[in-house]
Amino acid sequence: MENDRYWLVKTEPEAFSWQQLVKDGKTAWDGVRNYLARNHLQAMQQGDLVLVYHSNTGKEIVGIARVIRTAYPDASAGDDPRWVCVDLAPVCALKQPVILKQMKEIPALHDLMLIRQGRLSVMPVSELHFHLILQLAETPHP
DNA sequence: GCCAACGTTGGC
DNA sequence: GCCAACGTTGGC
Repeated sequence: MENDRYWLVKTEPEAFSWQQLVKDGKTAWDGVRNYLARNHLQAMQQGDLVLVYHSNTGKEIVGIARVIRTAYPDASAGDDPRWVCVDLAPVCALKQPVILKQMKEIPALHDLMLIRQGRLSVMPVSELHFHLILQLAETPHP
């Protein structure tokens, strides 16, 4: 997985939104309590680009962030050494949010992990998928 | 509010 | 080590 440069993270905007990330300038992406998602956090490298997805409310990818600090112990996990977080900073908002429904309608995105494994909160995104999503973000919704 | 998908837990 | 029960996530 050393060639993964692109990721997607989910957040419930009621808990922590893209707008909050922009306001704060950076954030510790903590609170992940799933081993697979944790492994993905650990694989992130400085400078990797991260799509930010709003679950529940919106169900859309709203912006791009960048990894500014690689995995370190998640303070929100107390003394539990299993969990880590990374620091993310906003890069830019998508011109048009890319909604889940739209992505589901595109066959080339059917093996995107967001579609295939709905509950995973941190996942790799292939370069192809990443660029496809950026293209969709340039295209106004019908 | 419902439920499918998935992860975790605990009894055996 | 298996699997039923339970909890959580997240789309609908």
